[in-house]
Amino acid sequence: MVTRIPLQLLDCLPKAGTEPLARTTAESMATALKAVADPTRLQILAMIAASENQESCVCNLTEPLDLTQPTISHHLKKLAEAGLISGERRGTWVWYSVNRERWAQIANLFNA
Amino acid sequence: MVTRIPLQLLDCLPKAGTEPLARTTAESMATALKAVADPTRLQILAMIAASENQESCVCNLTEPLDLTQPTISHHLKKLAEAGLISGERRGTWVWYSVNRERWAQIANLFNA
DNA sequence: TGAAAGTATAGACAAGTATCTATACAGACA
DNA sequence: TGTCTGTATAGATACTTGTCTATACTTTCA
Repeated sequence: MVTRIPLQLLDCLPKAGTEPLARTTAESMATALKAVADPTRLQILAMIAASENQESCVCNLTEPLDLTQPTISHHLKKLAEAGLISGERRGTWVWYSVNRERWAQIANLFNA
Repeated sequence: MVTRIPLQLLDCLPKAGTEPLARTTAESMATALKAVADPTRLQILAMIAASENQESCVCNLTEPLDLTQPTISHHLKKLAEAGLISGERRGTWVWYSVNRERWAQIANLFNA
């Protein structure tokens, strides 16, 4: 059992009387959070993490999620733009895997 | 320095060959994340947390954020619906404070 | 080279949302 | 009771976004 302070995002913020959280900082944080604030993308992340070697090609995601291939590609692009996953072409397939460093960064928005 | 596994959201998910993350679960998680995935709401949370007694009335938020009072009320409602804050009427003012238990729940989506 | 399979992009459309103005509601006080 | 202040709600609008179909790009292989 580890005692945590799970409110860094709150606690590290400016104290009373100072400037509010800078808009640019807030926007940067929100952009990262928006990427994961979607049920389909959460499912995609889950499926990648649950796959063999923790990677998946697009074609393995479309059927279980009951979405078209372009829609999956769209979400993968969003996740990649947020730095949460990265794709590597091997032959015809593109294999996507979770970028754990970036994921940890977002987690650190919440936890100290 | 604490060794953490900041990927509960990934690691706790179904393993290869099993069902994907249930849609209802994913939607519930996404709803909570959407509430914080907005720069203005992050600023509001920051300002509440940075205020005296870690609470704030609506009127203290409008001017620093340069938004109208109804817009602030809209965001406060969103945050309240997500359980992240709660308001208490004292006289003419309604004082909003952060619900830290709920916040910790969302943080736990990321950290084990 | 041509065909087939996997993936990405373009464009359209419906649904959601962040913001505003206008207005209603709630409490304090003379 | 009436007025003033603080807050919430209603409705409108512009922007974003999740999804689709159609199509282009990329790689493999016969």
